[in-house]
Amino acid sequence: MSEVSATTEPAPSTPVDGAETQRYDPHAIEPPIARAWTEQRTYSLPAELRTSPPDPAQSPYYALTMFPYPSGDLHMGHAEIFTIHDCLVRHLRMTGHRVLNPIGWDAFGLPAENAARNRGADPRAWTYANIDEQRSTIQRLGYSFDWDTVLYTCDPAYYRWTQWLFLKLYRAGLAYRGEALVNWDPVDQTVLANEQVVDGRGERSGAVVQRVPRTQWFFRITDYADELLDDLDTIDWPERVKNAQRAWIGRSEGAEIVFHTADGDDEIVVYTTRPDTIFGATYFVFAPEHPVVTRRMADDPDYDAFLEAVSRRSDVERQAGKDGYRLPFDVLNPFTGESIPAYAADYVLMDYGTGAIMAVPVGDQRDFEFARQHDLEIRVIIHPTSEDGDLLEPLDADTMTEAYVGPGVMVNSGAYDGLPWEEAKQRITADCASKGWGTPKVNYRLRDWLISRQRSWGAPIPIVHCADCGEVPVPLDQLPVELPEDLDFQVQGSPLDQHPTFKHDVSCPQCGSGDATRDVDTMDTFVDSSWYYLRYLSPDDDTRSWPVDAAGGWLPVDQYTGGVEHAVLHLLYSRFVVKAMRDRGHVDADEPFQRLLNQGQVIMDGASMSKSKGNLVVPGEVYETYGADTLRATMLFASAPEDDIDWADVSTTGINKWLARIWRLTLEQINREAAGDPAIDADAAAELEHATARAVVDASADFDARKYNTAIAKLMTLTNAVLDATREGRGGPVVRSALETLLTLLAPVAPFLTEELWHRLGHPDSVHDQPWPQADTTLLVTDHVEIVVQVNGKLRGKVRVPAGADQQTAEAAARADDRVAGHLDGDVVKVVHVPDKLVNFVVKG
RNA sequence: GCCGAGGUAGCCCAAGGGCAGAGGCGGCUGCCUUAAAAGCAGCUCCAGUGUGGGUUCGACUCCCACCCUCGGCACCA
Repeated sequence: MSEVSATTEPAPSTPVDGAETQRYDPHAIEPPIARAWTEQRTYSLPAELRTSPPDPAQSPYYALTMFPYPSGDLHMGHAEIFTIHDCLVRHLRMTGHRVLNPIGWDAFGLPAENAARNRGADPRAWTYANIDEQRSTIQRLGYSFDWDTVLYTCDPAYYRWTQWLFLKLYRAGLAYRGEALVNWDPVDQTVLANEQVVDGRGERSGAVVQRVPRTQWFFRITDYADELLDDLDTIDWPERVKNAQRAWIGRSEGAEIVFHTADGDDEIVVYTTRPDTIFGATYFVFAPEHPVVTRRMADDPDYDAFLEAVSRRSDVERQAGKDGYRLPFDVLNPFTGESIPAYAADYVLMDYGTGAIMAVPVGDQRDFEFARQHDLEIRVIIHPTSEDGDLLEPLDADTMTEAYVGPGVMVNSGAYDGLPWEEAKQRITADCASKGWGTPKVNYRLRDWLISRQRSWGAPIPIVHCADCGEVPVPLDQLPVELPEDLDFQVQGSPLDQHPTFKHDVSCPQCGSGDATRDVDTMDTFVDSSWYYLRYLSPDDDTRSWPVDAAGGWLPVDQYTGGVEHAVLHLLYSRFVVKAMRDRGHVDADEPFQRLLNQGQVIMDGASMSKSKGNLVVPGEVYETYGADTLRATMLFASAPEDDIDWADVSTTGINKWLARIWRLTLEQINREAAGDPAIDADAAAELEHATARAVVDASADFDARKYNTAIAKLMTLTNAVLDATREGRGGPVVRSALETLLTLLAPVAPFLTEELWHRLGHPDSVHDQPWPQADTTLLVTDHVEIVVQVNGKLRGKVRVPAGADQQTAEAAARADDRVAGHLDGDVVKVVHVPDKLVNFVVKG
């Protein structure tokens, strides 16, 4: 303590000793606390709570954040996700929940393989080195994960069960090998799922994707199309994500209608959503690869050339034009009996519908463009109407410039003339059915999930190809099919394929024949991540994939936090896996994630951050300068969780000053208490109590609504109130109480600072174990309120009235105000009174 | 083209029928200091809420149309 001479008046507001004025130094206080949390497993749940069904009495809560891919140290996006997530988790714990908060690594993937090829790195060593770096950053930043749950998808102990999942799906007929036109990425040298192709380019490599026929493994996700669509209504996700999934599934209702070739040799089914327009079908189009066409044209070198040219085109090129090939036969329109020309054109896709269409140029823009280009008949079969059914100008085939897709009544359509198009659609569909010409049909845009990858840093597909038995699943007790340690990444093509023993050193599990090879493809890494939230329940269990009872109790995940870039891919695949596993009795849940929060992006000057743009900020730098609490609070204060953060607009220094102010105010209070300084007076105390109660109510509402930016604003307001109250250098119990409340409310945001100050205030326990503060709402009740007085809706004055005053009282008080009276010259025709809020006089004249 | 989200002060952003301003940044002035930084105190006069209509006693807020910005989807018959 300082040596204050007895003759000197105490100077309460100014600490005189260096020890008491010590500055806020996050680098001194944070690391020891972070170390203790890690070493003592402070935030781990007892394992038995994870492996058995949770007890509802403990308010169990499964909080999940998307596990990181270890391509280097954490970036700002990770820091934002984890900060939001951790704030949520810490707040939940303080409000009485038993929170399961696991972490792991999505550790298979191409970057490791590329590092191996380009730099000779060992993919495993490279991956685990990155994981170590990320883990250390996560711990320094105070994210309160359960370190007992850690899993790595590249660990045989994990991918053994990824292979188990594959085999379960295989046994159920949900995994199959089939030939299809697939997306080939020439840069990454692998096929891609449709979901991984954006604008015709590989999502990862950016290379223009080619469509090539290949035999590959698929998961039959289309079996669940309807349920995946319908159950979107049962989950609490952002509307834009649900819409993205709805669009991706692409359900449409129409009919399949049977056409015949004019020679009567072939029957061809088409799918259409507009059976009502069939009288306008003036030509017919096949996908170039359609089997009827390839069979009939088998000996035609000219067609071969066309097919060859088409197959070389990327999707981007395909969309550019309306090329077609006139086939040497016609097709009969079942309704008109007419013979219409048949074409092959690549605007018709083999893998949607039936791969053939009836073309109605008047009502379909693509058909219209094709008809114009190839000089085909455009037949008007609909007369446009307004939405209300009023007749509009008729269409003119010669002058129209685009297809008509609006409402109308049928014309030139035989018995259906005069019917509104929707009614015609129903009648024609029904008539098709009764005549045996077709059936109603629901179609989806969703395709099966292609999971084969010609890559080697992934989970091997557990299948053996036997010369006699065909494809044979590896028995469950022989899992995992392990990746060899000594893959050579310098070879051309797939290292796994060319490994000296992996492929051939195997016998058929069924017949024992040595004439067998292993499947050399690995699974899409999205398979790894489609079930990891189940594995978190028992990551070390080598007897089962997950505890079934516990999974049914913990799922669905209560809150999932992560980037919106997974709107379709990962989130759709995970939903499929849960539904498929549910139907096999492995988990009692319909959905994996009940509630989803998509955090915004961290950008810089309106653009995404990247090394090449030179605008990259990494969490490590911010940490080095200001510490973890400032980084966290800055992230949370910068914007609402869903909104983007433009790092150019944020002020780490402002937040840092605020935290330093809380530090100083608390140490000053501690000094005053030690010195026995006087307390603030009663009025100031009452005011501060009121401000504290106000902050508890307001901040709690914001925390509940996950609006951490405004919650922090409320905490700043309380900080300012403490500052005001202690200006005279006095403190006392009300100030202490206000500070303790502030620290408790701030704990989820700035876990280190609050913990340190909590201890310094004399509490041996952790601030993070405190119950969430409850406000004394009686402090918020006031006997008088200020109400607004308007005349014709314009503000004319303010008056004080007793709380809860009736209209008569309020009106009288308002009329007594000089400023108001001056505006009440005309007739008052109406008075609007909103209790405790306002009085509005409506004046005429 | 279709579907979302959003346009509020010099800047980032609050307010979701009832006083346009919670919070921050930046700026200015003063105190403290040999000085600077930090800290503290005070000030920030200028927006009427993208544009045009409508509903209402009253609209940033609800409705309609349009403009701009940012995302997502897009030859799916």
